[in-house]
Amino acid sequence: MPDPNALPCCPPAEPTPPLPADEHEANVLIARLAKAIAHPARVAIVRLLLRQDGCIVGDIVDELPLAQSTVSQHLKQLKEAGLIRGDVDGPRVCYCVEPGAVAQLKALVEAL
Amino acid sequence: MPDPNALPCCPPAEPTPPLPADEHEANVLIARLAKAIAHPARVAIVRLLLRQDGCIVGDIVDELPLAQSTVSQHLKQLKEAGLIRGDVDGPRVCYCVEPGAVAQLKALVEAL
DNA sequence: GGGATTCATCGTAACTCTACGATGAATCTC
DNA sequence: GAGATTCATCGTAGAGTTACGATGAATCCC
Repeated sequence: MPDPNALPCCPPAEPTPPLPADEHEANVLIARLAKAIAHPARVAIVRLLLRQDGCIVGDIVDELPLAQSTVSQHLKQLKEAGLIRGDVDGPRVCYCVEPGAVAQLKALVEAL
Repeated sequence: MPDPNALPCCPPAEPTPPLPADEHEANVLIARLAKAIAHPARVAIVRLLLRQDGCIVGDIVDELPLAQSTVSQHLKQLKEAGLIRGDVDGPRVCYCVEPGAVAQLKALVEAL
């Protein structure tokens, strides 16, 4: 039975996505993922989400020296890159990392 | 005695630089390195340099579907991020990766 | 020296990023 | 329902990115 206290995101853990065989495809993918963490605030967000396994937007805003709208924009970029997901929980949104995407990033950088 | 056929760059291999202890410093550093590879062309350049252990600009230009001036700009960005270095060899410039910076990038991403 | 080669830099155009405040949609609480 | 809370989106300003051709500096070859 599922934990009723769990945050409403960060689901079961999906299968790790495969790395592209084609080198150019790999270059495009690694560039996209690297771009997602090419700003200190977004790195901080990813770390925060990894630490607490999911997080409400308000808490993220409190941790960063940025306006709420700016944080929301960074979250959007991370989401569009596939690094995080956001699940709506009533008036709140719970963000969490996509473990597969992080694993992909690590594997691609390691394979450089 | 040094190999007389060696390209005039990619020197002895420097000591691996330490990772920042402060988390914010680490975030800034990883963001800077990630930004350097946040474009497919720059990823391709880094791969090329890693493969052949140093490379003349002309050869890089030949490998990429970009104008010479554009490639030069990408090289500049990589150099400013500390990921590569360029040694002048007469009218040519020999670029090669900074192994320490690549190691730093891998370690920082792995430690996410 | 004269001409060719090699690469960086300049100038420019279109686009993207980063930041903010203001507004708006959705939901909760009373 | 009324008001408060939470977050995304819009509008905007300034800075940065990406691309190109043109120009320029340094070097090599004859």
